[in-house]
Amino acid sequence: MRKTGQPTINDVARIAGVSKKTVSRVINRSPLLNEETRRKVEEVIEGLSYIPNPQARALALRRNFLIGLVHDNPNAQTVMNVQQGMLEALRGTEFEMVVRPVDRGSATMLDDLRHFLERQRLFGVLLMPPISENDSVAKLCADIGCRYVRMASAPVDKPENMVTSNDRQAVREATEHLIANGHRRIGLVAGPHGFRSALERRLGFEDALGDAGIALPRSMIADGNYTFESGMVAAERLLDLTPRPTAILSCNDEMAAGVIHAARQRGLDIPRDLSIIGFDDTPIAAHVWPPLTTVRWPIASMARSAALKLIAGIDGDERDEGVEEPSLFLSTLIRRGSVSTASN
Amino acid sequence: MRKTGQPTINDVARIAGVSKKTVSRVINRSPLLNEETRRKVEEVIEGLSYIPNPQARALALRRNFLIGLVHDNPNAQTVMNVQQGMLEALRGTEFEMVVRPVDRGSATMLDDLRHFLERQRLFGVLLMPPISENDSVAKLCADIGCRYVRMASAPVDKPENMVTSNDRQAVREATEHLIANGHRRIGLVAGPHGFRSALERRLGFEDALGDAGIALPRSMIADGNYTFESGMVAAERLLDLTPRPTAILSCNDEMAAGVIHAARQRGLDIPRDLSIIGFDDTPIAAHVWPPLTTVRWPIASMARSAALKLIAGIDGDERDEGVEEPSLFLSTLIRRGSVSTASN
DNA sequence: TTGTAAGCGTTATCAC
DNA sequence: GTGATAACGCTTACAA
Repeated sequence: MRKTGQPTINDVARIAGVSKKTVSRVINRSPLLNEETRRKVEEVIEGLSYIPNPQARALALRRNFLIGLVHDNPNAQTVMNVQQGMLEALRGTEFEMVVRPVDRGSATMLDDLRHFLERQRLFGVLLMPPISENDSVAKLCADIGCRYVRMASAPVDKPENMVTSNDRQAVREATEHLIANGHRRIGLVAGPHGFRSALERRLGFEDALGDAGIALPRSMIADGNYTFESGMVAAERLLDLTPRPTAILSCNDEMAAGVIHAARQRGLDIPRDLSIIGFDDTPIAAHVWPPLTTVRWPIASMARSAALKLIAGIDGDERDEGVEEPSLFLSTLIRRGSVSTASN
Repeated sequence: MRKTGQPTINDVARIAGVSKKTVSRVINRSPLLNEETRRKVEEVIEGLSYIPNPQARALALRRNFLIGLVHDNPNAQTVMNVQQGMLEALRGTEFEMVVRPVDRGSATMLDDLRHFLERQRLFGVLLMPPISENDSVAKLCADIGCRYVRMASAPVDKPENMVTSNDRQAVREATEHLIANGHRRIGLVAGPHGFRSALERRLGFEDALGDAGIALPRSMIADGNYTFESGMVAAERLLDLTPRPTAILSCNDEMAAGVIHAARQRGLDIPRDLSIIGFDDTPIAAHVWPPLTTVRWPIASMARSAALKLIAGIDGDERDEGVEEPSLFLSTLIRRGSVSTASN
């Protein structure tokens, strides 16, 4: 008799013998509700396997049950890890994930994003690095009244809007590992300017060298942009130095793979002639030869936590109520085969 | 004075001095409309920069302006390429992409998917391989009345619901390339059972060997599951053979990288001691050493085309009207450094 | 604690 | 061609 197979709130109300508002109260877990009424309605809901229509809710609430993933990250694996983490958090909830890549360079990026957010009336968005480091984007969200959580390598916002990793400390420790292995001439393949992660990682590198009293000539830092190719190019430069560095720390795995590539082209043996450390611990790290010693960046967990933060206290399930989602995620060194003792 | 900043259809109607239904007609490009009325309304729309509220439309039309990407593909790069292709097609339209990973193994997969599709009332879904090869999923979509397009390695549905690649022919040609280079003992790292792509690629391999009159002992085919690790394991098996194959064709790049890894561990030089061909042409192919000769699979273009097919004739923009989206996408051999003449 | 009436911003029906 | 009026399925006042 329904045109569409789905039962509506009216069906539930009619069968339960209450008003639709009461059903609505049950759905929304209104506290002022007779326990018996609630049970009765819940039974009918169960029996009908009724599910509130998200479109109608969205219209009435002026808010969609959609979580946006806004990103401009070039690394496929990283984006996928984030999506996976988000979806894990969203599983079993009424929320869905809609993906929105943006072009950091575009002049209309902010306007595009505003239109997107306003039109779709997203419940909230998760901002991935590096776009998450853009304060105007966060401000835009705030202005529009769209919840947001930023994933970044340093606290760039209020804790409730942040999920952070300790890149600086992690790279410091990775560098110390190199130093402990006798390396003194250590090159850095840095990340792109304007990326907070790149800055933090470079600072960690400098921290460690500074503490060890090792001078760091500017020539030992080569710029990259997180791509394989840029890693190759940076490595060329570093390996042209005399004396050559005995170790290279790369600010991500992609570039580290490029470093390996470049080193191999010169007939260098890794790790005998050159030790290498990466960052991220994407699958590529385990798959290159030799397997890459790298820093594991818990990006999926960060995304999961960020998504939970976004929907905290909203989800019908009370399991998370009051539980503060952790905001700081620790990266740790994964030792594999690309580091050995300095031979000279 | 609006509570929310956005102008509504009522504002447009009032200012244009027409009824909201007329505005609605303009929006939906109703053919029976006085040209002058239309122009007038369009001016007001322009002036107000009015945008129809998707939530309200979704409720009234019982259909959301969301395109789903349903996938269970383990390869991050492939999924990202598909997302990128889809989004390219959706850019500038009113559609958004919502991503839905499914678990092929799960007993409740079909039910979960049904609930998802029914609740969200998606406009349509794009089915990625390998889940796209599952006929029950397609049938589910059809039953629910949800448009769908399947991406697959063979025509498994009506043309309007398909976007196809010619994997069989492409692998045949790749194998012929090996044969032309003097290889006779060629191993195959096959894809997982139940994947149509795996079947098609294996068939192409067999076609080529058969045509060349080369016998194919069962031992020359090793099973993999499209992961790096499975490629390594399969290569171990193949390289244990006596005499050893002089070439290995791997049904995707990930596994080919695993083959390279395994070969290197045995001290084999590639391509001198072993020629290798992959499939996909993901970035990994260009980044391994030596750069991998592989078959380029135009997955992003396929996804773009699939998405266009999904929204064909709906998008306000007429540019696509009547233009049949191509359904067959040709894969081609990319020659890089992992193949050389057979030495023995 | 529960119900009634009035939206939310569109589209569909059916007159005019 | 165009416009009242009633959906669409839910929520928020405001009563009771």
